[in-house]
Amino acid sequence: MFLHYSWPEAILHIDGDAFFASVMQSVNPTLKDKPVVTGKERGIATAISYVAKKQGVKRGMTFSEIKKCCPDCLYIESDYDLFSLVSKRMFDIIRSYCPYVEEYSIDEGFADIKGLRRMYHRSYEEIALMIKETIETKLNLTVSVGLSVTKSLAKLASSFRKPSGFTPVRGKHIEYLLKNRPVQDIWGLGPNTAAYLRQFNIKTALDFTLLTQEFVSSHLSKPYLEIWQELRGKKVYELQTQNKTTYKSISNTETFAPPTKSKELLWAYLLEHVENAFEKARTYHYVVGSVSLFLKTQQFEYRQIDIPLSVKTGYPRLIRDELYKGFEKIYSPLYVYRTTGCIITNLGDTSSTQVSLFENQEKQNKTKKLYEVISAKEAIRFGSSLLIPKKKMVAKEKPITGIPFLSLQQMS
DNA sequence: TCTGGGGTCCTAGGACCC
DNA sequence: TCTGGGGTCCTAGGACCC
Repeated sequence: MFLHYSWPEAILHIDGDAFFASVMQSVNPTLKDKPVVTGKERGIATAISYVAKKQGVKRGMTFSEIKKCCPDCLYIESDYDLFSLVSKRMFDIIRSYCPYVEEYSIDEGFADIKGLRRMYHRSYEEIALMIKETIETKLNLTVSVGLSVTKSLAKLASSFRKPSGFTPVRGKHIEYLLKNRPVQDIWGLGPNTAAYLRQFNIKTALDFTLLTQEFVSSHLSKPYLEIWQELRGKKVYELQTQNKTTYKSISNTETFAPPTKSKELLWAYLLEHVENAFEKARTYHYVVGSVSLFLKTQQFEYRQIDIPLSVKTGYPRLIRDELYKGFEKIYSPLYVYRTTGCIITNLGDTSSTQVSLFENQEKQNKTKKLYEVISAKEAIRFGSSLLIPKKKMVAKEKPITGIPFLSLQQMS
């Protein structure tokens, strides 16, 4: 039932082991072989070194919880610039062996090494090991590597042995890979689908893969049929070798402590998120067609409102009043809120901006200029953002220094 | 995993049209 | 004016990923 011709495709999945923690250890040798967690800035474990994992530390644990199971654990602040730099070096190394590389996330990627055996005079297994060892030597950290005939199988394979594992899975070995793996381990199959499948007594990846196509098509949606095919050795997913330059949506959210009822403060946070999201949109030359604001209560209930904009714009100051009306619809003084957020969608090209006949062109231009000027000074904030406690401001931002808030009336 | 922040894709169902 | 069938577009919400 599974493929028997060994390597119709040769796809690598390379996964950094406890990546953030390993990066910190690689630049600071005194941390090597110690229980280390990153996330000190938030007080919650983000990445956990293998020594700490062995002692029972899990993602999301607070430091007081960690102390109980791992008293000598070391807490490190995350350095995202450093993580990005090491990530880039990892992908540069992979690309130096093979041109078809997908940067799936900061710590994982795929490489299509099909056809490279002749060039290197090596088997696929040997090529995979060569890349793995180069990364580990040059970056002073470990990766786990899976080699198989589809992305889904390669990803499952890389998690078979960790850390620093190498797991090649050719056609005839697929069954061994899938046997005894819970369905939740399958990439793209989450807890909801796992619970659904359990009703049919489908518990392992092999159970799932041995289902008939009819069953999968009639009981599950399209992505699951694709996963089913991938696990049977039929390549469905291509590598995405182009780096991300486009977005369907951009979001900016924050959970704050302590939670609050204050309408003014919540509005200030929301404006902050709106500004951040729009700023990112502008750097990618987008104008925004729709803004969603949401509040999350202390009981984890969502209140969300979607606000379609009559004209796409890159400058939120122009739509402040519309946003406030939306905010008032979702805000209730009866709740305490823990999170605010903004998601902007319906993104369009800056060049395609339509200026409505009813919009004041001059006002638009003035706003644009204003943003250009203030943006250059890194202080593009609405006036009410001043309500947000200083320590909560994003690090790169400087305090607002006397730039007066201009209302739309004043500007036009 | 008692819960952070940033994304993507798919589907059902309503609105609208002929 | 009513009824019916069929197509397309859009959106809300769910599920999943790191």
